[in-house]
Amino acid sequence: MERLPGFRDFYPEPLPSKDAWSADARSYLFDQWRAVARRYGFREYDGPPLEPLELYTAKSGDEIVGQLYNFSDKGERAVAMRPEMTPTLARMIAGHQRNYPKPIKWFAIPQLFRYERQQKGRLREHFQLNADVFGEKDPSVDAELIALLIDTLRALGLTDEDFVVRLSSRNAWQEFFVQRGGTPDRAYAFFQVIDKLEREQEAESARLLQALGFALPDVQEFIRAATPTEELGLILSQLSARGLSPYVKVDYNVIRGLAYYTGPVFEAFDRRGEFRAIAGGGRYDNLVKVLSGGKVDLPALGFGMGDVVLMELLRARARLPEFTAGIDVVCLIEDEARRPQTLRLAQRLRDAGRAVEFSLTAAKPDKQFKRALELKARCTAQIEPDGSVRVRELKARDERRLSVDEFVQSMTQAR
RNA sequence: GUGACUGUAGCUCAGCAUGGUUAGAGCCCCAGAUUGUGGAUCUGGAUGUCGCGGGUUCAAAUCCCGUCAGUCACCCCA
Repeated sequence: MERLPGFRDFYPEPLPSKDAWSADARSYLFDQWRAVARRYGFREYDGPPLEPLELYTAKSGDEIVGQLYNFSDKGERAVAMRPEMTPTLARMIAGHQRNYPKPIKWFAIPQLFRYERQQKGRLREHFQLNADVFGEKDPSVDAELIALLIDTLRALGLTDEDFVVRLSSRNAWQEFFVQRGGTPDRAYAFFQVIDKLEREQEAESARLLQALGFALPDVQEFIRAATPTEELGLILSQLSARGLSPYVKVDYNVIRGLAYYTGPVFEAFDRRGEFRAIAGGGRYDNLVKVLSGGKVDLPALGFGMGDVVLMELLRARARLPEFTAGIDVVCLIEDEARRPQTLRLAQRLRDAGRAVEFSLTAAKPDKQFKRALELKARCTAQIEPDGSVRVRELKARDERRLSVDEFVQSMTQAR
């Protein structure tokens, strides 16, 4: 039986093949994500992976169904695997925001789905760190959120030589647009052209801009100058005060494809430009109001950081730690007559919180020892004929003899 | 949805152009021996619908068509 296309199996290390996904690395990534989010006072939430199709079609239109992993369930309900967390989150916030003091700072690590042909950095399923803040308009929150994004990547061993956050603002472009006589009906088309500027041929962009009443050199000069708006200036200064300046730069090329962004927007990229965006986000002050049918009006902002691109980057830059089984003690059973005593010892060590392994069947001593080495265990313990324990520290190549009680005691303290 | 390239053992691959005994190697895994203790060495063993289906042929891993899957790019990007 094969996997469904675009889905992944996660194996324990060592990995069976070069392109296999590591369950250990995934746990490591999630642990780091959670740890940093909590340092910033974010609380974890979650929602259903399967939602009514209308949750996504209601505000985005039917055309997105083509990209959704959707189907009819046995109750003939039109359902979709969640492609993003924001609608679910907006529902949760709209329903119960009054129970939480503002600002509400929440994060989640949902598995998200889409129905598309897979390519590099883009599968049919991925995990994403989502961090959002509700109920605060001040740009210092934007700075806080961007700082969280930066620190998350730093916690994974990435430096300012590996990545940069490109900071931009919908407001800056809106101002540019209005100042040059742009009319609201053309705003969307204009943003689309700006969004594609880096990928599209210059001549084509120039043509499209001209049709909208703009000049490409004017747009290029605006991007080149990269003059921060007042709110971007505040965000930059607060990041600077944290010592995070090297990780961020104003870059008006970034505009984000989504229609609902309203203020500062940002994307994190690897410096060498080998990968897709690592993370992206921004302000969406109107979305909660729209999704709640006008009942709740809360300013909001957030970002998403996917595991696929990030893992590719961490692998390419060799920033992932070595993963082992994390075994503390391998009990060696030289003589099967001492297996009961050894089981007793193993049980006591496990009760003390240590990870313990031993051969479940009779095996030659050297084979057991080799297994301990393969497991990269911290030490081996062997019950001797006189009832004492012979302990060998594998790394230090140190050997000592002590009583079972002493050994268990030392392993308890070592925590 | 479109296009290009790829698909042989658990893994990495050879064999395919020019069809021809029983499809190979290394690694991994398992067993035994040896070494008298730091992942060594030796011997043996297991695992293949040659992605799948059809066609051409006396004969297909090899040639042709289709299909599925993978990789990459496009479209799109939450």
